Amino acid sequence: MNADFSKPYDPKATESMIYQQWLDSGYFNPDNLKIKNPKIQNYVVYMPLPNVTGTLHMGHALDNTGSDILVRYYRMKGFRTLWLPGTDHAGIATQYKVEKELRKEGASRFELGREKFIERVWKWKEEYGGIIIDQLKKLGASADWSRLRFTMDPDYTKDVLSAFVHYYEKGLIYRGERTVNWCPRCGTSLSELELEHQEEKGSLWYIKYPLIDTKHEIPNTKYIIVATTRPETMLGDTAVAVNPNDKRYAKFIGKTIRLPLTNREIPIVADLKIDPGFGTGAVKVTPAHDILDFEIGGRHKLASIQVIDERGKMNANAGSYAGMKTEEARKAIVERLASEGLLEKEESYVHNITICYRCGHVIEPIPSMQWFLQMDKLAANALKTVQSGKVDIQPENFQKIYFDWLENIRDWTISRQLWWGHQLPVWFCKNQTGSSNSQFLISNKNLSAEDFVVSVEKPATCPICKNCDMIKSPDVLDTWFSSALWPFAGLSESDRKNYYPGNFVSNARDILNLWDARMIFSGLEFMGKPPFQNVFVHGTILTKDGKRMSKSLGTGIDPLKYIDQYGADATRFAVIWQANGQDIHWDEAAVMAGRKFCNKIWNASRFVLERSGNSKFDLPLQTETQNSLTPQTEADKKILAKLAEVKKQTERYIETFEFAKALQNLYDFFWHDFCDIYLEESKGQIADEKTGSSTQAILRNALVESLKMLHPFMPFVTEAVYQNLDERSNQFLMTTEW
RNA sequence: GCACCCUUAGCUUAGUGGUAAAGCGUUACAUUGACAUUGUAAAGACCGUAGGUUCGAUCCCUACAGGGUGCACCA
Repeated sequence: MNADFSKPYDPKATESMIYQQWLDSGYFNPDNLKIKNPKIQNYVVYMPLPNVTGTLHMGHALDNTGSDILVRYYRMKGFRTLWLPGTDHAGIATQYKVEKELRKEGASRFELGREKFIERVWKWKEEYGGIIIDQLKKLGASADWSRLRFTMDPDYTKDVLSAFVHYYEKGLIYRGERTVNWCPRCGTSLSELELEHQEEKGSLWYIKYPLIDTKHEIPNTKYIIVATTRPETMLGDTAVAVNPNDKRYAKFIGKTIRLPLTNREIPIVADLKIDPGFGTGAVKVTPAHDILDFEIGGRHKLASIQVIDERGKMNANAGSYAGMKTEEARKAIVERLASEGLLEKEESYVHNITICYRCGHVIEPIPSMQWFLQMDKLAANALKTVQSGKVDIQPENFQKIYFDWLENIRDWTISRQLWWGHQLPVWFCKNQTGSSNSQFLISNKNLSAEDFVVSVEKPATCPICKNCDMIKSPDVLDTWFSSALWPFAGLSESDRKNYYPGNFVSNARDILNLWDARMIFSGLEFMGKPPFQNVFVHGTILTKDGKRMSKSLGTGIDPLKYIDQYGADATRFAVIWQANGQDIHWDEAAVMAGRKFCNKIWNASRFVLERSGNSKFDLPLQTETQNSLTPQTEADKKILAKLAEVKKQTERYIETFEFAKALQNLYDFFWHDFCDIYLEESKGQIADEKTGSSTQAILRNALVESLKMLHPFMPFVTEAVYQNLDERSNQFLMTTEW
């Protein structure tokens, strides 16, 4: 491109043109890099998969600028550098989005039916799923788009299903009925990492549970009082539990209670999980509607009575309350208890309610047939890999969060009752099960492994009855099950040989366990090696006053606004300038500083070009030329020494992911040491015959070296300048040797 | 509740066992300069509060307060 240096730097006119040149060059693809060193080393970065529903936000800008800095640096260093991009089908998020669209049209997915609905989601994906990729390109991301993958591409899907089969055949996947976290709005189970908590003012009701004491062993006690925030679930109570060490209740253990409203008789059991200090120290146990209670129920062989259905309404077991919403039932039950004199008191109480991370609806634990991945062994491997340092998580304090999760891991609920996603490779026999209704099949507790087969492809003939048309499980896999496979499922067979394992992944802390941990154990399980050496957890970008950026709250800031207005380089500058490891209180002033810096680079380059008599650059600068630079003056010596020092510092900072420090250091050097001091000094030196030509050489050298070092951070302006330094050159700064 | 992190100039943040830097903002002066986005200089911080360790602490320790995050959820 031909630049007009007489005007200020104009990112708008420059960026799209430069980006197109990069794309045309093919150098984002490492297979096209001219690699001289026979002992080539890889540098592979995995892009945190953006959801197809997503549009670029500040978090992406931070992730991807950091990754791009590394990728551009290592590419210039001569590594075979691959940045692997992809998009995630994001099961629940995408389904929710399309459902919302349908609701606006007055329709629902149930009216459409599964097949039509999925078609609709694909259409939606084709239309909007590429938006975020285009936005990443605007940011300057030098990912290898020729390798772009979607988690529901045919090949990827095959790997996902094969992984399921692998785990199943290894005995790590099992089907069972458990009380799981259930979102009544989305109509699906969720894993514990997909939950959020919200503080809510509620009540704690103290309810009298009448004691059955026919033998009159415990005089003066007619009731045990339990405290609960959810009286409506008492209809499903199957025990009252106390702590075995709680002296107040020792004599009650093993006795029986008559459950109010139902007159069902339930036992009093002892369990160490009960906190004697909370409420009255006696707890109602509802295995069907509380996960902890489900575990207590398991230990004491208690029945599980479901009283709330998957839509969050009271079911037939709730007797006269059947059909009511839980809140209605709660109110009615409290009134009834009060009228019967069984309500001891009501206290106001602030507690946390659990909500769905996608739609925000209150989570209802309910018993349900699900598929689980046994986690203990997988978690132990993932733990060991980080403990032994094979994978390094930075900043270090996040290792603790990683360890905590893996050390206290529960089995992973991997099935979801959604329509958008990878359907489980599980095939039910119609004849054996006696049904062709798939909904019936998933909820049927009586099915055993005799009733289905697990296989990637549909068996041509049913291996169970030999003549039925098998039914595929309607469940889909947790989105994170497929994204966990990204470091290898994102690569073709041959790429796996060349590019696995990779090196680096960078993301926000909220997906450390959701994604990073799962990539680590998946990589170990399927490839025998961890997928990368470095996990870098960057800070979260908050508003200036420290609030979470959120679209729904209207507190989000769109990085594209900055890219359009001030350019991608200024935006990247601002993001990295502020990214020191802590959370960032976003200050727009940094974007202005970035824009000014672009212009400074632009103008300093113009100066050097003009004072060098234009087109005197012989790019790329030869090493011999650089070595023969002979300082004549104190200023010469100083700038050359400083340049060498800054280069070393920059390398160190980039290699340790201290991008903010690297950038600030470079900024300081370029603006102050180079422009304010040396450039001013050079004016006199050039005029002097004795120092003229050496000064010009030093200017050229310092400029080119600066452009190289700045390129990973601000790729557009540096590339634009570089290409204008030598008219004869068709070199890319992007692939110039560091 | 447990654990971890943060609290430094008007704002956003660096940083160090020997009283502190940057960007933006403010003030003065200079400059048509490679720079409509410049330079030089100045003002501006008893480095959250209270103790302790130390010859000496903003930096280490303890407690507290405020903000945040992770985990557990207590029913």
